[in-house]
Amino acid sequence: MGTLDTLNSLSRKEQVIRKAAELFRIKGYAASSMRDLAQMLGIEAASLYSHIRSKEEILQSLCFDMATEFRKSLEEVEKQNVGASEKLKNGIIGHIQVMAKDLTASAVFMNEHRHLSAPFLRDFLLLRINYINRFKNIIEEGVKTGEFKESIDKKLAVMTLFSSLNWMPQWYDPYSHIVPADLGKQLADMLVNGLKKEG
Amino acid sequence: MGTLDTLNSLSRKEQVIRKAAELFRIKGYAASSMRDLAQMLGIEAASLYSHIRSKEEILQSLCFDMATEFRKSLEEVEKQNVGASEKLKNGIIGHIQVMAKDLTASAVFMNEHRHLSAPFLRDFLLLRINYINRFKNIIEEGVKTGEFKESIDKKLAVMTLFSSLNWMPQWYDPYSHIVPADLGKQLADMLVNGLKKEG
DNA sequence: CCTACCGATCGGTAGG
DNA sequence: CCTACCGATCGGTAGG
Repeated sequence: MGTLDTLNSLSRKEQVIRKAAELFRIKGYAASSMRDLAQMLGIEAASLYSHIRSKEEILQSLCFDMATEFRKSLEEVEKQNVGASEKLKNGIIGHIQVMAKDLTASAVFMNEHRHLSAPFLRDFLLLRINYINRFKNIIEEGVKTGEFKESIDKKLAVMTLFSSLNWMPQWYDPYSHIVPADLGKQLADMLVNGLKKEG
Repeated sequence: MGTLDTLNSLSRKEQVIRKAAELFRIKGYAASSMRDLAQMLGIEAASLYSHIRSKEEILQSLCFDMATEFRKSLEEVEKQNVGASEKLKNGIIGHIQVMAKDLTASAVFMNEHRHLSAPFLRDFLLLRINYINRFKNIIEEGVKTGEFKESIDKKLAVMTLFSSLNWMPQWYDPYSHIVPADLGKQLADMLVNGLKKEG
């Protein structure tokens, strides 16, 4: 019974967080009220605080859980003993698959993390810069081994990559015929080979 | 005197809007209060309403003024009698130059437009889809003439392009050595030719 | 999970 | 551009 209560309580907390993600995605964190969220769940605003400590705690869960998934995905790719363009491709596919598993949380992760308060915002940004740098390392590796052009601007390349990746939740249609892995492949191909014929 | 009053009044309104853009960029529109804005200008919150009608009117100015600049830039490029990859490159350079002229307003345009109310939000989104479609036409033209691969996903290509373009205000350092036109050239080159050597 | 409620803050107006 | 102020709404707590 104690166990069941705990399980139910956890599960209800998850429900609250998932509904909150939908709300934050549509209206933005700052414009979303706890009364909005309560209404979506069919309860009173005050009742939310049985499950969560504060509005920001929800945002923290969403942002750091996604960050963990991204990190795990990249660590798998880094272990692979393949060339830089293959590694970059797999990193891109992994990132897109993590996003596709929860497009709503991904959009919140991207657009609302700035509303984290200290020290969470700082921690979050450190995780992000670390992640970006690890992709930059893959690109630099590719330049060293001669797979990629020496003339490319590595900062520009990695920023372009992340811009493309991170906006995907805003336009990707989960009901379209294209699966996340294929989307990742195409995106990687476009970035590596370009639009031009005979690339 | 009447003329001078009007000029001063216009200029003060511009100051209010520019300060508001800075505030909205940092805190987001919803989390920015009129009292914050007033403090930045050294006046009382109520005094703002001598210059603007409402908080949202400021957002409308920022979003639609930027949209106009983007449209004008693209219209110039469309007149050019050049190939698709050259036209795409010039469109990218133009877009980046418009953003670079006012990075603050560009960031607000990108991240805060969703807080526009009806019917402004709808009008804004229509302008945006039109702009995107005109870039898509350039890409389709390039596929037809054989400049670009037939295998590319045009929607993905144009979305990747806009993701890259629109995130530029978030990481571009206006005090860096790289000028906007060169940044545009490099971005266009990366997209058209890719990262791979012998592209 | 609810009722009842709190202090703080919001965008905006009246009147000068 | 200011003082004085309004009704609405905010995140959150007490106590059950």
